[in-house]
Amino acid sequence: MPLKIPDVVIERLPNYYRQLTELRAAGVSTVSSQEIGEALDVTPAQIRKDLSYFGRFGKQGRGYPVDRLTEELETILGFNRRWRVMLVGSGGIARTIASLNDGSFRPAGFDIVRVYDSDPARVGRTVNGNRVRDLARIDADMRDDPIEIAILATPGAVAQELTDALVQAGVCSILNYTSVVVHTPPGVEVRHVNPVLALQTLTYHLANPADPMATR
Amino acid sequence: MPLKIPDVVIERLPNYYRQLTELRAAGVSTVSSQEIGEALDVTPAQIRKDLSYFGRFGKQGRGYPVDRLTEELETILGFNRRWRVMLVGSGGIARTIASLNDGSFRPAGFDIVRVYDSDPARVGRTVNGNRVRDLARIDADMRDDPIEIAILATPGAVAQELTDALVQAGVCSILNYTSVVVHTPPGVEVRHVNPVLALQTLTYHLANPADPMATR
DNA sequence: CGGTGTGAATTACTTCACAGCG
DNA sequence: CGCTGTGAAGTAATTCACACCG
Repeated sequence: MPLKIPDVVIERLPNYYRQLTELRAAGVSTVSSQEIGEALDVTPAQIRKDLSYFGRFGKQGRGYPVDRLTEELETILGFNRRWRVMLVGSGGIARTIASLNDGSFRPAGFDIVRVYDSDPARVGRTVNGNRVRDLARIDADMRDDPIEIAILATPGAVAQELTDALVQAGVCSILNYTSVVVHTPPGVEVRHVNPVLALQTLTYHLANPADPMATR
Repeated sequence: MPLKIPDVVIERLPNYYRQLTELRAAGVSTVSSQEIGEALDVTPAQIRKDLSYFGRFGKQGRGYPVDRLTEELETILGFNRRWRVMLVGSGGIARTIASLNDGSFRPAGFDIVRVYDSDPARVGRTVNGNRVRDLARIDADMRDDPIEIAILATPGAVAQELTDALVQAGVCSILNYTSVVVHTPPGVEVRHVNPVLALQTLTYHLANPADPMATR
């Protein structure tokens, strides 16, 4: 199990998890890779192989016990606890993200508990109930009360320097909402989220219509 | 050139494009794959191979002309025109997305020009300046004035049925903000955007600390 | 039987390495 | 020379196919 697990596998697990919670809510007690696959548009073999990285949770001839597998995934993914998150930035995008705190983040186990900005003019304002703190104070704050996860939602121009400050202060996971690629030392995980990028890959297909009979 | 181009390639192009616009703004006239690669954390060979799917834009010994390449990518990705988008849903997530219209979507070439909801109680309200229309009327609206792209931002429970209605009405690209996987016939492109998913892959690494000396 | 778990085969993607050109 | 464009080599991810077990 301390085998290196491909990132693509990790990215699929939350989907499996969500499907399982739905099945559990519906009172289903056992499910086959076939059935999960149909719901999520993934091949059964892929699901079995993905899960096999973590253990042998299925029963031959029956399938996977929904309860057990749900709990295993909770442990694997860290959903069995809550995660505190800091938001870096207090402008438009940041406020938009902060508004997810009630609707999407909190129910999923994430709590935005601090908001920072590097612009003194913004420090002291309020974003979704959080007083905006001065980013210059992050080192001290992290010593008092560390937070592992930061959401970076600033103008792209300052993204790299703020990332450096975050890493310096000990943040090890960054969700990057800016459109620039930030560089971090090994061990610091960064994920890019950019709704515009997703739209942009759609327009490619619209602008370059139908490679003949797109099979899939 | 009508060769099948891998999706991963398409997903990287918008990044190249953004980097190029920055270089152009900075007055740089020529750039090597090496330099782009350093900025974006991508190997030079990858950039050259990606671009070679679309043509031969570089000059040996010099690199790529920034202006020319920027324009080529604009054409390839469809950034040389504006795209009208409909928003399906008028609840919390939808309002959050609508608020991106001014800050992120519009400057990137996307305009949210219609908002739909299937709940009659919500029809007639206003979301970011758009009157909410009845989704039942979408077929007629599409005949009058077609829109290719829909952003789906509803509760997961109704995502599939609304997708069916969108496809039926002729929408061929869907940006899916719900957490459920929707099924569409071939030829209809769907992209998933889910900020919670991205956070969830981060917690995996936090919950399963450091596979020994993560090299990369 | 029916469905998992998994090596082996296949396919997809990335990187190498070098010929060729400005 | 320096850097692109690209077949060839190498890696990574997916799918196959079947032994095995409840």
